Amino acid sequence: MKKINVHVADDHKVLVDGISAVINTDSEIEICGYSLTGQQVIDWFSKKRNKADVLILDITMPIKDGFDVLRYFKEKRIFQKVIIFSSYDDLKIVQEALSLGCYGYVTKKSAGEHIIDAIKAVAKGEQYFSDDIKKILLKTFTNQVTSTGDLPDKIIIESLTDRELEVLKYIAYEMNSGEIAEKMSLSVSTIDTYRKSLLKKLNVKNSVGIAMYAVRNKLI
Amino acid sequence: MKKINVHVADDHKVLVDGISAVINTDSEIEICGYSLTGQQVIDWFSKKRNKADVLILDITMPIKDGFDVLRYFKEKRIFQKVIIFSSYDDLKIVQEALSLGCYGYVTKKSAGEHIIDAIKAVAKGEQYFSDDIKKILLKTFTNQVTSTGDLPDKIIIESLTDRELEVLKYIAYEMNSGEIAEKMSLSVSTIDTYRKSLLKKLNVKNSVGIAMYAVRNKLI
DNA sequence: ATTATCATCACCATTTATGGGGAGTCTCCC
DNA sequence: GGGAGACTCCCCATAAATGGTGATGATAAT
Repeated sequence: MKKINVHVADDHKVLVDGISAVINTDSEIEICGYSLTGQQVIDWFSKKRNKADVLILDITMPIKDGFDVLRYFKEKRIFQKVIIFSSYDDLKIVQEALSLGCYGYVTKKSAGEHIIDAIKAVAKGEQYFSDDIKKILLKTFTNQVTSTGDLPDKIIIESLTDRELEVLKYIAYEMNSGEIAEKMSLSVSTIDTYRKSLLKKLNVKNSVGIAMYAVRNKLI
Repeated sequence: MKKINVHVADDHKVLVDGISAVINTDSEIEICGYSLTGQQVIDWFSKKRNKADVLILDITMPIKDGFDVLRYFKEKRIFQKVIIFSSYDDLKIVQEALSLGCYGYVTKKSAGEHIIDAIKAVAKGEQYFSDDIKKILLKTFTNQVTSTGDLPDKIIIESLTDRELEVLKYIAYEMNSGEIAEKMSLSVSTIDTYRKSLLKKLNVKNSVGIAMYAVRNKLI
């Protein structure tokens, strides 16, 4: 079976060595490189022949930090599997890392034994979080998910009429005025009137703005 | 202090009575009505003078179920705070309820004592889930959030060039070709070329489609 | 009864977007 | 040294969206 290739990035060489040692105890995984700065990670991965199944990434590093690296992957559309290995267990940090597309998040304090599990899980395309991070995530979930927007938006949405809502939905479905008119059995003029009304009420610049408003406020 | 008004909807009258009894033991909460079918709930809330801070809603009910009721609120853009009170602890059910905008989810088996807490939390605009639901949600979270799309899309995204990616982003920011051209120091013609290319590659019909693609695939 | 809002449609002018070409430079790879 | 792609720009024509103004009937609220 092909081994899982892992690249380790941490500004403390001792830590890199430590992780490498732990990883090498497992026959299914092998180290294929390491970096001490974010810049080194980016340089390494920018070379076509350099590939790793999983990247263990510290956040705090000199010359480009872990976030910079994640942003680099996102911009270059490299779907690199990354496990953040950090001391931070702050919600904002975790959320930022998640939104930047990391696959796993393991805190240094709760690590050690779990890093192998994390690598194997992430290599399979699953996600992995250490227990303390799980706790934090659940909290986030409980307090935020499906929170239906804030006051200002709520007021705006309530000011939308049924027809406007309908048109908004169809706009977000990529339909043009003609198609919407047919769908709703109305004249194109009428649809255009609703378009204008939506642009005004939602304070956006064009149809894209209407559609984006719809997704942001879960109106579709 | 104003009391929290609660409407209870469950097809088993005994259960309605039971919940009412429990609720009435708390001086901050009072029952303002009940329903035995989903249709009754919709009828009740469609009358302008009928209002409740919190709706306790069963899923299984004759003549329109709990989901129908949630869909009704969503369509009518009524931001009703709803606590689902159900026997189901199935992930799909919970997700569906959440996506339909419920604020809390309490299973019947783990309920009783917690329903008061749930009502108070939800009344404040917070979310509330019973412990068993929390467990299920965390599982979901761990396995699904930030899953970076599926294969087909991944291939398409990788086929996008850097410039196309940039233009896509600006389109999603509601900018028109002229603005994008200025921003990128290019001619409008060039931006239009990228627009056409994006429409083709993403197989969408217009700019709205491009923007929606961007959000769906977390490219912005 | 009067006001207000919604729903519906129209005409106008202008700006943007879309669809189809073509075409030059550049770099990277075989 | 040829080819593929990326990046850049242009022309043309048509379709679509935006902005402004106005108008009618219906319904709901005060």
